[in-house]
Amino acid sequence: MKPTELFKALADDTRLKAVSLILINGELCVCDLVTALNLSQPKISRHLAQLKASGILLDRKQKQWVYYRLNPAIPAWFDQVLKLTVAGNEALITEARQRLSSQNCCDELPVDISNPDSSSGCRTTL
Amino acid sequence: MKPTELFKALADDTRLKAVSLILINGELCVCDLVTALNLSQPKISRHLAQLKASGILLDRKQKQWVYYRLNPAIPAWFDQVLKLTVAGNEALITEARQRLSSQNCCDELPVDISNPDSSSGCRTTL
DNA sequence: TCCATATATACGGAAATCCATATATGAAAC
DNA sequence: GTTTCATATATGGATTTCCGTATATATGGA
Repeated sequence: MKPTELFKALADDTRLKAVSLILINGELCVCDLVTALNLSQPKISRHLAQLKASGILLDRKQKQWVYYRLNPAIPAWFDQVLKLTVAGNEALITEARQRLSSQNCCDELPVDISNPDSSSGCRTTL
Repeated sequence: MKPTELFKALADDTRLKAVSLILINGELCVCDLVTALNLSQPKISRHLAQLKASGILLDRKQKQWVYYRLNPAIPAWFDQVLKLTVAGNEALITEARQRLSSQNCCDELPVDISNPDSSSGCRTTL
């Protein structure tokens, strides 16, 4: 994990916003990010793959969805860099956060068994 | 000063090392960096111009030399990012720091009038 | 004025990046 | 099995980045 590679991963609007949202929300699936950032699914997917390749994110497959989270193995200095960046640039993702909270996609929280409608899924732009 | 632009500026080995050395030494001239990083003068000059264009560095001309320093107007969060990055990646510039200290170029400190040889200047790879 | 030094920039070309579009994969639901 | 949905990847092209080399500019000294 060379520092220049880590910075390169943050040197793009889509990737920086995605990482910021994940840092704040803990874990998000691809369709959450498609909704929040209002971008095409392949574009989001490609950037998430890059963030995973750079070692910043990890993914986890559950049911038909793929959830991305921060890799706990990132160096301590970079973890602080991420936190400072998000705190210092809140405006960057205010719109995205609004879209995130208004549309509930993919049952991010543990599935509520009592609600038979909870598996409605999320329609992306397909 | 968009965050992605700032990260893009750090997403290159030459630029990251140059900024790190300047952060540690306060102010360095181009020929100092040519010596320290052991790279061609045009290459150093181009990267310094980029760092200046991105708002990270300021330059100052004195005699025939140009000195680069950190721009005090950078956002507070980014100033902390720089410090964390340098502290977390000391190994990145150990060689460069050795070369810096072994070769004294351009009278970085206020010119010593008492020494008539102090203006010997520094020969680059030209 | 003429020359050497310090720095910047211009000019190709090679490589990397980014994107839209189309398609592949794989799991769920029917 | 077929369809639908979520996600990933391939393809081709436009743009950007990076570099080596050559040259321009400016300053200082002889």
